[in-house]
Amino acid sequence: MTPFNWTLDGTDGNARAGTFTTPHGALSTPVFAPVGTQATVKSLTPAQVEELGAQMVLANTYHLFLRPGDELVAEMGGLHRFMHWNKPILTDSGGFQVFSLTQTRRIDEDGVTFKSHIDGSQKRLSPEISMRIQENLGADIVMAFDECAVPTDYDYSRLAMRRTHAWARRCLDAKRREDQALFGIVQGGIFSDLRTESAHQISAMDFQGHAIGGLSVGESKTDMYRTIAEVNSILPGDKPRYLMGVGTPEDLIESVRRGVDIFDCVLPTRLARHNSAMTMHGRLNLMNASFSRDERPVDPECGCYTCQHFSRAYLRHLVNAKEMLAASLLSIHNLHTLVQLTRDMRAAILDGSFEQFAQEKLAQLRNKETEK
RNA sequence: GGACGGUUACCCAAGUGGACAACGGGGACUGACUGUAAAUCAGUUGGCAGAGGCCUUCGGAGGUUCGAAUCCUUCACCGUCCA
Repeated sequence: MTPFNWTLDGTDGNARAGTFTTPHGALSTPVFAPVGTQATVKSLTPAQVEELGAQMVLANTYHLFLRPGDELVAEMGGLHRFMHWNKPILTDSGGFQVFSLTQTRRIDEDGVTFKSHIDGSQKRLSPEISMRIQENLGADIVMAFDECAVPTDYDYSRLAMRRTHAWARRCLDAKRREDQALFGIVQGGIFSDLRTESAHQISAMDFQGHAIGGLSVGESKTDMYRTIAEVNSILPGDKPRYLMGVGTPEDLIESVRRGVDIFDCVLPTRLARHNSAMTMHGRLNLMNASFSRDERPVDPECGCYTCQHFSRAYLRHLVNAKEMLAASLLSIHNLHTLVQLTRDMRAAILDGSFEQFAQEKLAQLRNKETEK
């Protein structure tokens, strides 16, 4: 019997609240998953990640394949044990690296050859290899190996999309472990006909969840939101929908509103390391001199550990002094902000007030200048 | 009292007649970041002027020169050495 089960707990418009069970526990959606590319959410201990409310973390096939190696992780008892995270883990397939490492990779119909950014050696990834690596890593949710491309070039988007479909079938064929859910990825850039074709193709295959890839990579918000809506109008409702690589509080709200259930993004942790705090009133750059003597917490309405105990003045000092605690405290805060937002959205969906909630929060985010 | 060496923008420090508002580093300030080659990257840092324009700078004063941070005189201060 499959350990994976998707149930809809409630809907409000297109917004959905659901539960997805995995061998390491259930996900209550909408859910935001922090990214821990190299089997660590940068600057945080798993205990901190858990305390801030994260239900799942992401790790990356490409990075762990290069170092320390998927077989080593398997030897060490798998990713959960290796990184001491006992809740669900999702591994990305390496597809995004096809997009981000343009200078150091070569694509062919069978797969992708990378030049390792660590030692320059040649590495190969294909649907079969990605699946094998992901099986060794042992995440609960594994992703099909796709080609994420620049979303505004029609001809190339079509090419990448068709390749993604072919690779999706091969991932399904190559998959062996029953305790891993495989999600297929819809591509097609910002083009309605391509996204429609892709959503139908991917839906027709036997995946346990569906992802929307190739967004938030440079296209306009209008195109992004429109694309999400188009794809979700085609994807079946009886499986979870994962929007890859998103993002900001606004994007989370706009996407849940259009039927997305799962998110991941490096933004909160990266911004934290780059001295920015995400709040429901906009971003704060803690490096700014204006916070030198600001006794308020980053966000007075936030319940995170950081906001409960530290002033903007202290964070500004840590940031200014380049102390690594700054990255940790801001990561806790930023992640908490998104996690809390997804919880609030879930509650709003369940009691039928989602649209009102969304309007209110979006207005608040737009008025960020008034309330910093 | 004498002999050398030094004095450059917030700090350190290059520059020794025109291409210098003055290299570089630090610091400070500002911005960017969306399935992490990102504890990264970019810009600003004499004043004014929202477009390449003007004004005031290189310890002080005076001088040489078409032209000086750069040469000369002198004063001040700092350092080392000799009395």
